[in-house]
Amino acid sequence: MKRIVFIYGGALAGLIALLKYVEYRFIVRDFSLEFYIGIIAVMFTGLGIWAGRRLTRRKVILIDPNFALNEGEMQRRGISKREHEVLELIAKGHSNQEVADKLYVSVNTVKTHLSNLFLKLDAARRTQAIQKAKELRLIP
Amino acid sequence: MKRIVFIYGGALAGLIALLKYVEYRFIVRDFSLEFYIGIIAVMFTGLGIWAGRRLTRRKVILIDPNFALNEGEMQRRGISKREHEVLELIAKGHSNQEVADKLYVSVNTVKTHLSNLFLKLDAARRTQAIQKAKELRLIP
DNA sequence: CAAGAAATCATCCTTTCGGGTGAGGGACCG
DNA sequence: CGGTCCCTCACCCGAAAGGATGATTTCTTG
Repeated sequence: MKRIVFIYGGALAGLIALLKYVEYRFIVRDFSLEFYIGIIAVMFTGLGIWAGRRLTRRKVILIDPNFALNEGEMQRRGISKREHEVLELIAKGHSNQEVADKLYVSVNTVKTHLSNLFLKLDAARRTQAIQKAKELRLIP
Repeated sequence: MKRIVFIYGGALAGLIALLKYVEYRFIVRDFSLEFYIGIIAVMFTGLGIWAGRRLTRRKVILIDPNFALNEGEMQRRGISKREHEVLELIAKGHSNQEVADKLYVSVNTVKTHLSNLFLKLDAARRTQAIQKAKELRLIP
């Protein structure tokens, strides 16, 4: 993190020094200002891409900001909101009891929701349901 | 993708136009060239970060031809080839018995591999192991 | 208001998972 | 050759998950 700041600052300083150096031929050769601006813009866009990747790299990929729920498939299979909530939680690796605690309901309720989900998703196991739900883009 | 090119080009063109416009007071007020360079650098670094994030954003998670196994994490956690195979099959939603059949071993063997995996992945359940393995890029 | 869908909970029962432990055979390495 | 890993398998036991069924309550919708 700090190194990125240093590299960035260094790049900035180096660039300005470089510009100072070429300022003479800048006048003589009559390169347009726009040309220099363009070079700088491209360089720092590249630097930005690099820095951006470095800064946002280590994040967990599964939390996809681009995830869009497939509402059509939800309705087609008749999956209710509550069932979807349960689905999301078990996909995160929670047990039935943990899901029950998080949703403030009994384990039996969670099991009922899950049973219904298995039917609606043609799944025999929770892992299969998760896999299918991901394919159908019902969960990220 | 194309829109990004347009936005980038537009930003470049707009900036140059802006510079042209302020060129007069640039001379009058005697702002240093370095100051402008700095502004441009910062702006395009930001643009680069934005563009980089947009360009490298992952699209589909499951059908990912770009999946690259995180070998480092494999070795770090001491996960063997056979354990990894089991992990992959489990993630596809198979039961222990099904995995055993596919790998031509007994259920007990699969269970042993799984137990070891749970330790190595700090997981208590198969669903949790799958979730962690995906985060660590051990499975697609 | 009646019908139906959702959500809730329960009980009984079977299957699957997971933890613990032990153990034998094969491969690799110093 | 002995040590270490990996793969294999087995047995036991308790916990979790899953199937089947029935019931109550709330909420929506015709």
